[in-house]
Amino acid sequence: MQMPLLKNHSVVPANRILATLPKKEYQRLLRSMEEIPLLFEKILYKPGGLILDVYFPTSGIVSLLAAVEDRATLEVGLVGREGMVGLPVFMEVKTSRNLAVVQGAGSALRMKAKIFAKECQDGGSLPRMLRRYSHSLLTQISQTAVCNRFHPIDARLARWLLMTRDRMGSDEFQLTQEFLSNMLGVRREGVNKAAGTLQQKQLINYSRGTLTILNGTGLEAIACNCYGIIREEYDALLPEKARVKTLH
Amino acid sequence: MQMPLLKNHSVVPANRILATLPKKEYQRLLRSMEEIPLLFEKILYKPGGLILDVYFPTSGIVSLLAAVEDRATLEVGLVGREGMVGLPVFMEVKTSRNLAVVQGAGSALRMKAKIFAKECQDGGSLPRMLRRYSHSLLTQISQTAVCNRFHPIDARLARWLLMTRDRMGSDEFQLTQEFLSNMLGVRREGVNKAAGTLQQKQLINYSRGTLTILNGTGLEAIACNCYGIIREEYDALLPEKARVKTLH
DNA sequence: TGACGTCTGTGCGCTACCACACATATAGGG
DNA sequence: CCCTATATGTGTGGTAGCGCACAGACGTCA
Repeated sequence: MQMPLLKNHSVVPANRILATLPKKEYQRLLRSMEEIPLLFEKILYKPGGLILDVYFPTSGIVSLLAAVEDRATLEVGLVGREGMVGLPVFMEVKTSRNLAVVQGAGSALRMKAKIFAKECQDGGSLPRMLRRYSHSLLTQISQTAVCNRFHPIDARLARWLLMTRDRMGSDEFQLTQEFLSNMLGVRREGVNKAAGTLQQKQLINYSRGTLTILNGTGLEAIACNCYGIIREEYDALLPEKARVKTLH
Repeated sequence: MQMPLLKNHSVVPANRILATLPKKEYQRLLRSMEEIPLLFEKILYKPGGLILDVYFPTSGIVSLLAAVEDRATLEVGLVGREGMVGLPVFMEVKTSRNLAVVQGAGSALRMKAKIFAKECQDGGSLPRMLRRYSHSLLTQISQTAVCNRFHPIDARLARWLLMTRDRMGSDEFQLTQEFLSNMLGVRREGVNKAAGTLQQKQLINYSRGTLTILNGTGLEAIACNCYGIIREEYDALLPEKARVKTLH
Protein backbone atom coordinates (compact mmCIF):
# COMPACT_ATOMS: atom_id res chain seq x y z
CA MET A 1 0.00 0.00 0.00
CA GLN A 2 0.99 3.58 0.54
CA MET A 3 2.76 2.97 3.83
CA PRO A 4 6.47 3.41 3.60
CA LEU A 5 7.52 1.84 6.89
CA LEU A 6 4.63 -0.34 7.93
CA LYS A 7 2.70 -2.93 6.09
CA ASN A 8 -0.01 -4.39 8.22
CA HIS A 9 -1.57 -1.28 9.65
CA SER A 10 -3.00 -0.43 6.34
CA VAL A 11 -6.41 1.07 6.78
CA VAL A 12 -7.87 0.67 10.23
CA PRO A 13 -5.30 1.10 12.97
CA ALA A 14 -5.66 -1.34 15.83
CA ASN A 15 -4.89 1.37 18.33
CA ARG A 16 -8.08 3.18 19.11
CA ILE A 17 -6.57 6.61 19.55
CA LEU A 18 -4.93 6.42 16.16
CA ALA A 19 -8.13 5.01 14.73
CA THR A 20 -9.97 8.22 15.43
CA LEU A 21 -7.53 10.40 13.54
CA PRO A 22 -8.20 11.63 10.03
CA LYS A 23 -6.58 9.34 7.51
CA LYS A 24 -4.10 11.93 6.40
CA GLU A 25 -2.90 12.78 9.86
CA TYR A 26 -2.62 9.14 10.73
CA GLN A 27 -0.53 8.41 7.71
CA ARG A 28 1.81 11.25 8.47
CA LEU A 29 2.31 9.96 11.97
CA LEU A 30 2.95 6.48 10.69
CA ARG A 31 6.06 7.70 8.94
CA SER A 32 7.62 8.42 12.32
CA MET A 33 6.54 5.19 13.92
CA GLU A 34 7.81 1.69 14.01
CA GLU A 35 6.12 -1.43 15.15
CA ILE A 36 7.75 -3.22 18.04
CA PRO A 37 6.80 -6.24 20.12
CA LEU A 38 5.74 -5.67 23.70
CA LEU A 39 7.62 -8.38 25.51
CA PHE A 40 6.32 -9.58 28.83
CA GLU A 41 7.78 -7.66 31.76
CA LYS A 42 9.63 -5.25 29.54
CA ILE A 43 10.01 -1.88 31.24
CA LEU A 44 9.05 1.04 29.03
CA TYR A 45 10.07 3.67 31.50
CA LYS A 46 11.17 3.92 35.10
CA PRO A 47 10.31 6.26 37.96
CA GLY A 48 12.42 9.35 37.68
CA GLY A 49 13.88 8.40 34.32
CA LEU A 50 13.46 10.23 31.07
CA ILE A 51 10.71 9.10 28.76
CA LEU A 52 12.43 8.66 25.41
CA ASP A 53 9.64 7.01 23.45
CA VAL A 54 5.89 6.88 23.52
CA TYR A 55 3.89 3.77 22.66
CA PHE A 56 0.52 3.16 21.07
CA PRO A 57 -0.30 -0.46 21.88
CA THR A 58 -2.07 -2.39 19.16
CA SER A 59 -2.37 -5.46 21.36
CA GLY A 60 -1.18 -6.44 24.80
CA ILE A 61 -1.34 -4.37 27.90
CA VAL A 62 0.88 -2.09 29.94
CA SER A 63 0.62 -1.29 33.64
CA LEU A 64 1.53 1.99 35.24
CA LEU A 65 2.74 1.37 38.76
CA ALA A 66 3.44 3.76 41.59
CA ALA A 67 6.16 2.66 43.96
CA VAL A 68 6.08 3.51 47.62
CA GLU A 69 9.14 3.74 49.86
CA ASP A 70 9.31 0.15 51.10
CA ARG A 71 9.15 -1.48 47.67
CA ALA A 72 5.39 -2.05 47.76
CA THR A 73 3.69 -1.04 44.53
CA LEU A 74 0.22 -0.10 43.43
CA GLU A 75 -1.19 0.00 39.94
CA VAL A 76 -2.39 3.45 39.03
CA GLY A 77 -3.15 2.89 35.38
CA LEU A 78 -3.77 0.19 32.83
CA VAL A 79 -3.19 0.87 29.15
CA GLY A 80 -4.27 -1.30 26.26
CA ARG A 81 -4.98 -0.61 22.63
CA GLU A 82 -7.43 2.09 23.67
CA GLY A 83 -4.64 4.27 24.96
CA MET A 84 -1.08 5.39 24.94
CA VAL A 85 1.98 4.97 27.13
CA GLY A 86 3.98 8.09 27.84
CA LEU A 87 1.22 10.60 28.40
CA PRO A 88 3.50 12.84 30.48
CA VAL A 89 5.28 13.77 27.25
CA PHE A 90 2.03 15.10 25.92
CA MET A 91 1.77 17.12 29.10
CA GLU A 92 5.14 18.72 28.52
CA VAL A 93 6.82 16.69 31.20
CA LYS A 94 9.85 14.65 30.28
CA THR A 95 9.83 12.24 33.17
CA SER A 96 7.41 10.21 35.21
CA ARG A 97 7.24 9.02 38.78
CA ASN A 98 5.68 5.78 37.66
CA LEU A 99 6.92 2.51 36.32
CA ALA A 100 5.50 1.44 32.98
CA VAL A 101 5.80 -2.29 32.48
CA VAL A 102 4.38 -4.73 29.96
CA GLN A 103 1.92 -6.92 31.73
CA GLY A 104 0.52 -8.82 28.79
CA ALA A 105 2.60 -9.43 25.67
CA GLY A 106 1.56 -7.85 22.41
CA SER A 107 2.81 -5.16 20.12
CA ALA A 108 2.82 -1.41 19.82
CA LEU A 109 3.69 1.46 17.55
CA ARG A 110 6.64 3.31 18.96
CA MET A 111 7.51 6.93 18.36
CA LYS A 112 10.36 9.14 19.55
CA ALA A 113 9.20 11.36 22.38
CA LYS A 114 10.67 14.45 20.74
CA ILE A 115 8.91 13.93 17.45
CA PHE A 116 5.72 13.11 19.26
CA ALA A 117 5.95 16.28 21.33
CA LYS A 118 6.33 18.29 18.17
CA GLU A 119 3.33 16.62 16.58
CA CYS A 120 1.25 17.56 19.58
CA GLN A 121 2.04 21.23 19.35
CA ASP A 122 0.21 22.20 16.23
CA GLY A 123 -3.44 21.78 16.91
CA GLY A 124 -4.37 18.73 14.89
CA SER A 125 -6.70 15.97 15.92
CA LEU A 126 -4.03 14.14 17.87
CA PRO A 127 -3.80 16.53 20.83
CA ARG A 128 -7.56 16.73 20.93
CA MET A 129 -7.83 12.97 21.19
CA LEU A 130 -5.07 12.85 23.76
CA ARG A 131 -6.88 15.34 25.92
CA ARG A 132 -9.93 13.17 25.87
CA TYR A 133 -7.84 10.15 26.65
CA SER A 134 -6.23 12.01 29.55
CA HIS A 135 -9.65 12.50 30.97
CA SER A 136 -10.52 8.87 30.84
CA LEU A 137 -7.21 7.95 32.41
CA LEU A 138 -7.88 10.48 35.12
CA THR A 139 -11.23 8.87 35.75
CA GLN A 140 -9.65 5.47 35.79
CA ILE A 141 -7.12 6.53 38.39
CA SER A 142 -9.66 8.28 40.58
CA GLN A 143 -12.06 5.39 40.49
CA THR A 144 -9.33 2.89 41.19
CA ALA A 145 -8.31 4.99 44.17
CA VAL A 146 -11.85 4.89 45.50
CA CYS A 147 -12.00 1.17 44.89
CA ASN A 148 -8.73 0.50 46.67
CA ARG A 149 -9.92 2.50 49.63
CA PHE A 150 -13.37 1.06 50.15
CA HIS A 151 -13.73 -2.35 48.60
CA PRO A 152 -12.54 -5.77 49.73
CA ILE A 153 -9.83 -7.66 47.92
CA ASP A 154 -12.21 -10.05 46.12
CA ALA A 155 -14.02 -7.20 44.46
CA ARG A 156 -10.84 -5.47 43.47
CA LEU A 157 -9.40 -8.64 42.04
CA ALA A 158 -12.56 -9.19 40.03
CA ARG A 159 -12.43 -5.63 38.73
CA TRP A 160 -8.81 -6.00 37.76
CA LEU A 161 -9.43 -9.23 35.89
CA LEU A 162 -12.30 -7.73 33.95
CA MET A 163 -10.31 -4.66 33.02
CA THR A 164 -7.46 -6.82 31.86
CA ARG A 165 -9.73 -9.03 29.84
CA ASP A 166 -11.25 -6.04 28.08
CA ARG A 167 -7.85 -4.80 27.05
CA MET A 168 -6.33 -8.13 26.17
CA GLY A 169 -9.34 -9.53 24.38
CA SER A 170 -8.70 -12.88 25.96
CA ASP A 171 -10.11 -14.88 28.85
CA GLU A 172 -6.83 -16.47 29.82
CA PHE A 173 -3.66 -14.90 31.09
CA GLN A 174 -0.42 -15.84 32.76
CA LEU A 175 0.17 -14.26 36.12
CA THR A 176 1.58 -15.13 39.48
CA GLN A 177 0.06 -14.25 42.81
CA GLU A 178 3.10 -12.16 43.57
CA PHE A 179 2.40 -10.13 40.47
CA LEU A 180 -1.25 -9.59 41.33
CA SER A 181 -0.30 -8.54 44.82
CA ASN A 182 1.78 -5.74 43.34
CA MET A 183 -1.10 -4.62 41.17
CA LEU A 184 -3.67 -4.54 43.92
CA GLY A 185 -1.32 -3.31 46.61
CA VAL A 186 -1.97 -6.23 48.97
CA ARG A 187 -0.01 -9.18 50.24
CA ARG A 188 0.38 -12.26 48.15
CA GLU A 189 -1.50 -14.28 50.76
CA GLY A 190 -4.42 -11.93 50.37
CA VAL A 191 -4.48 -12.57 46.65
CA ASN A 192 -4.38 -16.27 47.31
CA LYS A 193 -7.43 -16.11 49.52
CA ALA A 194 -9.40 -13.87 47.19
CA ALA A 195 -8.57 -16.02 44.20
CA GLY A 196 -9.67 -19.04 46.20
CA THR A 197 -13.02 -17.41 46.82
CA LEU A 198 -13.54 -16.63 43.15
CA GLN A 199 -12.52 -20.13 42.19
CA GLN A 200 -14.90 -21.69 44.69
CA LYS A 201 -17.68 -19.76 43.02
CA GLN A 202 -16.67 -21.18 39.65
CA LEU A 203 -15.94 -17.73 38.31
CA ILE A 204 -12.33 -18.37 37.48
CA ASN A 205 -9.89 -21.17 37.20
CA TYR A 206 -6.46 -20.45 38.58
CA SER A 207 -3.69 -22.91 38.82
CA ARG A 208 0.01 -22.43 38.75
CA GLY A 209 0.24 -19.18 36.92
CA THR A 210 -2.52 -19.52 34.33
CA LEU A 211 -5.78 -17.86 35.15
CA THR A 212 -8.92 -18.40 33.13
CA ILE A 213 -12.12 -16.43 33.41
CA LEU A 214 -14.99 -18.90 33.40
CA ASN A 215 -17.91 -16.61 34.11
CA GLY A 216 -17.51 -12.95 33.21
CA THR A 217 -20.96 -11.82 34.27
CA GLY A 218 -20.48 -13.57 37.58
CA LEU A 219 -17.28 -11.61 38.04
CA GLU A 220 -19.07 -8.38 37.28
CA ALA A 221 -21.50 -9.16 40.06
CA ILE A 222 -18.68 -9.61 42.55
CA ALA A 223 -16.77 -6.60 41.29
CA CYS A 224 -17.91 -3.23 42.51
CA ASN A 225 -19.47 -0.90 40.00
CA CYS A 226 -16.10 0.81 39.83
CA TYR A 227 -15.54 -1.49 36.90
CA GLY A 228 -18.68 -0.28 35.20
CA ILE A 229 -17.76 3.34 35.72
CA ILE A 230 -14.29 2.99 34.28
CA ARG A 231 -15.64 0.98 31.41
CA GLU A 232 -18.31 3.55 30.58
CA GLU A 233 -15.75 6.29 30.47
CA TYR A 234 -13.74 4.48 27.88
CA ASP A 235 -16.70 3.52 25.79
CA ALA A 236 -18.11 7.02 25.84
CA LEU A 237 -14.84 8.54 24.84
CA LEU A 238 -14.03 6.42 21.89
CA PRO A 239 -16.98 5.78 19.60
CA GLU A 240 -15.04 3.11 17.83
CA LYS A 241 -17.68 1.78 15.51
CA ALA A 242 -18.59 5.14 14.07
CA ARG A 243 -14.98 6.04 13.49
CA VAL A 244 -14.03 2.76 11.98
CA LYS A 245 -16.87 3.07 9.55
CA THR A 246 -15.73 6.42 8.22
CA LEU A 247 -12.28 5.04 7.68
CA HIS A 248 -13.39 2.04 5.71
CA MET B 1 -5.67 50.58 34.61
CA GLN B 2 -6.27 48.96 31.29
CA MET B 3 -8.65 46.32 32.61
CA PRO B 4 -12.19 46.87 31.53
CA LEU B 5 -13.96 44.48 33.88
CA LEU B 6 -11.60 43.92 36.77
CA LYS B 7 -9.69 46.29 38.87
CA ASN B 8 -7.54 44.51 41.36
CA HIS B 9 -5.92 41.95 39.14
CA SER B 10 -3.92 44.59 37.47
CA VAL B 11 -0.48 43.26 36.75
CA VAL B 12 0.34 40.04 38.52
CA PRO B 13 -2.57 37.64 38.58
CA ALA B 14 -2.96 35.82 41.87
CA ASN B 15 -3.82 32.61 40.09
CA ARG B 16 -0.62 30.88 39.19
CA ILE B 17 -1.78 29.41 35.91
CA LEU B 18 -2.86 32.80 34.70
CA ALA B 19 0.36 34.27 36.05
CA THR B 20 2.41 32.28 33.57
CA LEU B 21 0.54 33.53 30.53
CA PRO B 22 1.91 36.28 28.31
CA LYS B 23 0.47 39.61 29.33
CA LYS B 24 -1.50 39.98 26.15
CA GLU B 25 -3.16 36.60 26.33
CA TYR B 26 -3.97 37.11 29.96
CA GLN B 27 -5.61 40.42 29.27
CA ARG B 28 -7.72 38.99 26.51
CA LEU B 29 -8.91 36.22 28.82
CA LEU B 30 -9.73 38.72 31.50
CA ARG B 31 -12.33 40.26 29.29
CA SER B 32 -14.36 37.04 29.52
CA MET B 33 -13.91 36.61 33.24
CA GLU B 34 -15.55 37.91 36.31
CA GLU B 35 -14.40 37.78 39.86
CA ILE B 36 -16.68 35.92 42.23
CA PRO B 37 -16.42 34.97 45.89
CA LEU B 38 -15.88 31.32 46.74
CA LEU B 39 -18.32 30.84 49.56
CA PHE B 40 -17.69 28.04 52.01
CA GLU B 41 -19.38 24.82 51.01
CA LYS B 42 -20.56 26.19 47.71
CA ILE B 43 -20.85 23.45 45.10
CA LEU B 44 -19.23 24.34 41.79
CA TYR B 45 -20.33 21.23 40.00
CA LYS B 46 -21.96 17.93 40.85
CA PRO B 47 -21.31 14.36 39.76
CA GLY B 48 -23.01 13.73 36.46
CA GLY B 49 -24.02 17.34 35.98
CA LEU B 50 -22.87 19.66 33.24
CA ILE B 51 -19.93 21.90 33.95
CA LEU B 52 -21.14 25.35 32.96
CA ASP B 53 -18.28 27.45 34.28
CA VAL B 54 -14.62 27.02 35.02
CA TYR B 55 -12.85 28.72 37.92
CA PHE B 56 -9.36 30.02 38.49
CA PRO B 57 -9.09 30.48 42.26
CA THR B 58 -7.13 33.50 43.42
CA SER B 59 -7.52 32.53 47.05
CA GLY B 60 -9.35 29.82 48.93
CA ILE B 61 -9.45 26.18 48.08
CA VAL B 62 -11.71 23.71 46.30
CA SER B 63 -11.97 19.98 46.84
CA LEU B 64 -12.74 17.41 44.20
CA LEU B 65 -14.56 14.51 45.78
CA ALA B 66 -15.42 11.12 44.41
CA ALA B 67 -18.60 9.62 45.77
CA VAL B 68 -19.05 5.94 46.24
CA GLU B 69 -22.39 4.14 46.29
CA ASP B 70 -23.15 4.27 49.99
CA ARG B 71 -22.63 8.02 50.43
CA ALA B 72 -19.02 7.72 51.58
CA THR B 73 -16.72 10.14 49.82
CA LEU B 74 -13.02 10.44 49.12
CA GLU B 75 -11.06 13.46 48.09
CA VAL B 76 -9.33 12.96 44.77
CA GLY B 77 -8.07 16.46 44.19
CA LEU B 78 -7.36 19.71 45.92
CA VAL B 79 -7.27 22.95 43.94
CA GLY B 80 -5.99 26.28 45.16
CA ARG B 81 -4.66 29.31 43.41
CA GLU B 82 -2.11 27.13 41.64
CA GLY B 83 -4.81 25.45 39.61
CA MET B 84 -8.17 25.47 37.99
CA VAL B 85 -11.57 23.93 38.64
CA GLY B 86 -13.30 22.38 35.66
CA LEU B 87 -10.40 20.65 33.97
CA PRO B 88 -12.73 18.16 32.22
CA VAL B 89 -13.85 21.02 29.99
CA PHE B 90 -10.29 21.41 28.82
CA MET B 91 -10.34 17.72 28.06
CA GLU B 92 -13.36 18.06 25.84
CA VAL B 93 -15.66 16.49 28.36
CA LYS B 94 -18.74 18.40 29.44
CA THR B 95 -19.43 16.59 32.66
CA SER B 96 -17.62 15.14 35.63
CA ARG B 97 -18.13 12.25 37.98
CA ASN B 98 -16.79 14.29 40.85
CA LEU B 99 -18.16 16.83 43.23
CA ALA B 100 -16.34 20.16 43.32
CA VAL B 101 -16.97 21.99 46.55
CA VAL B 102 -15.43 25.03 48.20
CA GLN B 103 -13.53 23.90 51.21
CA GLY B 104 -11.92 27.17 52.22
CA ALA B 105 -13.53 30.48 51.40
CA GLY B 106 -11.81 32.85 48.99
CA SER B 107 -12.38 34.14 45.53
CA ALA B 108 -11.93 33.09 41.95
CA LEU B 109 -12.11 34.25 38.38
CA ARG B 110 -15.02 32.62 36.65
CA MET B 111 -15.37 31.97 32.95
CA LYS B 112 -18.10 30.39 30.87
CA ALA B 113 -17.18 26.84 29.93
CA LYS B 114 -18.04 27.42 26.29
CA ILE B 115 -15.83 30.45 25.95
CA PHE B 116 -13.08 28.71 27.81
CA ALA B 117 -13.29 25.69 25.54
CA LYS B 118 -12.92 27.95 22.55
CA GLU B 119 -9.91 29.70 24.05
CA CYS B 120 -8.26 26.33 24.52
CA GLN B 121 -8.59 25.32 20.91
CA ASP B 122 -6.17 27.63 19.25
CA GLY B 123 -2.74 26.79 20.46
CA GLY B 124 -1.87 29.65 22.76
CA SER B 125 -0.04 29.41 26.05
CA LEU B 126 -3.18 28.55 27.95
CA PRO B 127 -3.62 24.99 26.70
CA ARG B 128 0.07 24.41 27.16
CA MET B 129 -0.12 25.47 30.78
CA LEU B 130 -3.25 23.43 31.31
CA ARG B 131 -1.55 20.35 30.04
CA ARG B 132 1.22 20.84 32.52
CA TYR B 133 -1.30 21.41 35.24
CA SER B 134 -3.12 18.25 34.24
CA HIS B 135 0.05 16.36 34.82
CA SER B 136 0.52 17.69 38.30
CA LEU B 137 -3.08 16.94 39.13
CA LEU B 138 -2.57 13.44 37.81
CA THR B 139 0.43 13.06 40.06
CA GLN B 140 -1.50 14.42 42.97
CA ILE B 141 -4.28 11.91 42.44
CA SER B 142 -1.95 8.97 41.99
CA GLN B 143 0.10 9.82 45.01
CA THR B 144 -2.97 10.38 47.13
CA ALA B 145 -4.21 6.99 46.03
CA VAL B 146 -0.98 5.39 47.15
CA CYS B 147 -1.15 7.27 50.41
CA ASN B 148 -4.71 6.24 51.11
CA ARG B 149 -3.79 2.66 50.43
CA PHE B 150 -0.66 2.30 52.51
CA HIS B 151 -0.44 4.90 55.22
CA PRO B 152 -2.18 5.22 58.59
CA ILE B 153 -4.72 7.90 59.28
CA ASP B 154 -2.38 10.16 61.27
CA ALA B 155 0.00 10.46 58.36
CA ARG B 156 -2.79 11.10 55.90
CA LEU B 157 -4.31 13.73 58.11
CA ALA B 158 -0.94 15.44 58.46
CA ARG B 159 -0.46 15.37 54.68
CA TRP B 160 -3.89 16.82 54.12
CA LEU B 161 -3.34 19.63 56.57
CA LEU B 162 -0.04 20.57 54.99
CA MET B 163 -1.51 20.54 51.50
CA THR B 164 -4.35 22.71 52.65
CA ARG B 165 -2.03 25.13 54.37
CA ASP B 166 0.08 25.51 51.24
CA ARG B 167 -2.97 26.39 49.20
CA MET B 168 -4.69 28.57 51.74
CA GLY B 169 -1.59 30.41 52.89
CA SER B 170 -2.83 30.23 56.45
CA ASP B 171 -2.14 28.12 59.51
CA GLU B 172 -5.68 28.16 60.78
CA PHE B 173 -8.82 26.77 59.21
CA GLN B 174 -12.37 25.96 60.13
CA LEU B 175 -13.34 22.35 59.72
CA THR B 176 -15.37 19.71 61.45
CA GLN B 177 -14.32 16.14 62.03
CA GLU B 178 -17.20 15.03 59.89
CA PHE B 179 -15.79 17.07 57.04
CA LEU B 180 -12.30 15.67 57.44
CA SER B 181 -13.68 12.16 57.50
CA ASN B 182 -15.16 12.75 54.06
CA MET B 183 -11.86 14.03 52.76
CA LEU B 184 -9.78 11.17 54.04
CA GLY B 185 -12.38 8.50 53.41
CA VAL B 186 -12.45 7.30 57.02
CA ARG B 187 -14.95 7.42 59.86
CA ARG B 188 -15.31 10.50 61.96
CA GLU B 189 -14.14 8.61 65.03
CA GLY B 190 -10.96 7.78 63.21
CA VAL B 191 -10.35 11.45 62.53
CA ASN B 192 -10.96 12.21 66.16
CA LYS B 193 -8.33 9.75 67.27
CA ALA B 194 -5.76 10.86 64.72
CA ALA B 195 -6.32 14.51 65.56
CA GLY B 196 -5.91 13.63 69.21
CA THR B 197 -2.55 12.07 68.46
CA LEU B 198 -1.33 15.11 66.57
CA GLN B 199 -2.56 17.39 69.31
CA GLN B 200 -0.81 15.38 71.99
CA LYS B 201 2.41 15.89 70.09
CA GLN B 202 1.82 19.63 70.10
CA LEU B 203 1.70 19.71 66.33
CA ILE B 204 -1.78 21.12 66.04
CA ASN B 205 -4.43 22.70 68.16
CA TYR B 206 -7.93 21.55 67.36
CA SER B 207 -10.97 22.57 69.29
CA ARG B 208 -14.52 22.90 68.21
CA GLY B 209 -14.09 23.44 64.56
CA THR B 210 -10.99 25.60 64.41
CA LEU B 211 -7.76 23.86 63.70
CA THR B 212 -4.40 25.58 64.04
CA ILE B 213 -1.09 24.23 62.82
CA LEU B 214 1.46 24.81 65.57
CA ASN B 215 4.45 22.98 64.16
CA GLY B 216 4.61 22.55 60.43
CA THR B 217 7.94 20.76 60.27
CA GLY B 218 6.73 18.39 62.94
CA LEU B 219 3.73 17.61 60.79
CA GLU B 220 5.98 16.94 57.83
CA ALA B 221 7.82 14.38 59.90
CA ILE B 222 4.59 12.55 60.70
CA ALA B 223 3.27 12.85 57.17
CA CYS B 224 4.55 10.39 54.64
CA ASN B 225 6.77 11.70 51.86
CA CYS B 226 3.67 11.61 49.69
CA TYR B 227 3.33 15.21 50.74
CA GLY B 228 6.82 16.02 49.54
CA ILE B 229 6.24 14.33 46.21
CA ILE B 230 3.01 16.18 45.50
CA ARG B 231 4.59 19.42 46.60
CA GLU B 232 7.62 18.97 44.36
CA GLU B 233 5.44 18.36 41.38
CA TYR B 234 3.67 21.64 41.86
CA ASP B 235 6.81 23.60 42.52
CA ALA B 236 8.59 22.18 39.52
CA LEU B 237 5.70 22.91 37.25
CA LEU B 238 5.17 26.51 38.12
CA PRO B 239 8.35 28.52 38.42
CA GLU B 240 6.45 31.30 40.09
CA LYS B 241 9.28 33.58 41.04
CA ALA B 242 10.78 33.71 37.59
CA ARG B 243 7.44 34.38 35.99
CA VAL B 244 6.39 37.00 38.45
CA LYS B 245 9.64 38.83 37.86
CA THR B 246 9.13 39.08 34.13
CA LEU B 247 5.65 40.42 34.65
CA HIS B 248 6.64 43.13 37.05
C1' DT C 1 16.84 -39.29 40.24
C1' DG C 2 17.59 -35.96 43.48
C1' DA C 3 18.40 -31.23 44.75
C1' DC C 4 17.04 -26.67 44.38
C1' DG C 5 14.37 -22.54 43.26
C1' DT C 6 10.12 -20.74 42.52
C1' DC C 7 5.58 -20.69 43.12
C1' DT C 8 1.37 -21.95 46.08
C1' DG C 9 -1.61 -23.07 50.11
C1' DT C 10 -2.60 -22.35 55.03
C1' DG C 11 -2.42 -21.28 59.92
C1' DC C 12 -1.78 -17.92 63.96
C1' DG C 13 -1.38 -13.75 66.42
C1' DC C 14 -1.67 -8.77 65.87
C1' DT C 15 -3.24 -4.11 64.61
C1' DA C 16 -5.80 -0.68 62.37
C1' DC C 17 -9.86 0.38 61.37
C1' DC C 18 -14.95 -0.19 61.20
C1' DA C 19 -19.87 -0.38 63.18
C1' DC C 20 -22.61 0.87 66.72
C1' DA C 21 -23.67 3.04 70.99
C1' DC C 22 -23.52 6.44 74.13
C1' DA C 23 -22.10 10.59 77.16
C1' DT C 24 -20.74 15.32 76.92
C1' DA C 25 -19.79 19.92 75.26
C1' DT C 26 -21.13 24.03 72.73
C1' DA C 27 -23.65 27.34 69.90
C1' DG C 28 -27.58 29.73 68.71
C1' DG C 29 -32.46 30.56 68.49
C1' DG C 30 -36.95 30.83 70.94
C1' DC D 1 -32.61 31.54 80.05
C1' DC D 2 -33.52 26.87 78.57
C1' DC D 3 -33.80 23.67 74.64
C1' DT D 4 -32.29 21.54 70.90
C1' DA D 5 -29.12 21.08 66.85
C1' DT D 6 -24.85 19.81 66.01
C1' DA D 7 -20.10 18.73 67.09
C1' DT D 8 -17.06 16.10 69.95
C1' DG D 9 -15.00 12.50 72.98
C1' DT D 10 -14.82 7.63 74.34
C1' DG D 11 -15.68 2.61 74.96
C1' DT D 12 -16.77 -2.14 73.29
C1' DG D 13 -16.79 -5.59 70.10
C1' DG D 14 -15.96 -7.37 65.36
C1' DT D 15 -13.16 -8.10 61.14
C1' DA D 16 -10.20 -7.44 57.17
C1' DG D 17 -5.92 -7.58 56.17
C1' DC D 18 -0.93 -7.61 57.77
C1' DG D 19 3.61 -10.02 59.25
C1' DC D 20 5.61 -14.06 59.89
C1' DA D 21 6.36 -18.83 59.51
C1' DC D 22 6.04 -23.06 57.25
C1' DA D 23 4.59 -27.04 54.42
C1' DG D 24 3.46 -28.81 50.06
C1' DA D 25 3.64 -28.62 44.63
C1' DC D 26 5.76 -28.23 40.67
C1' DG D 27 9.42 -27.33 37.15
C1' DT D 28 14.17 -27.63 35.90
C1' DC D 29 18.63 -28.62 35.61
C1' DA D 30 22.56 -31.37 36.97
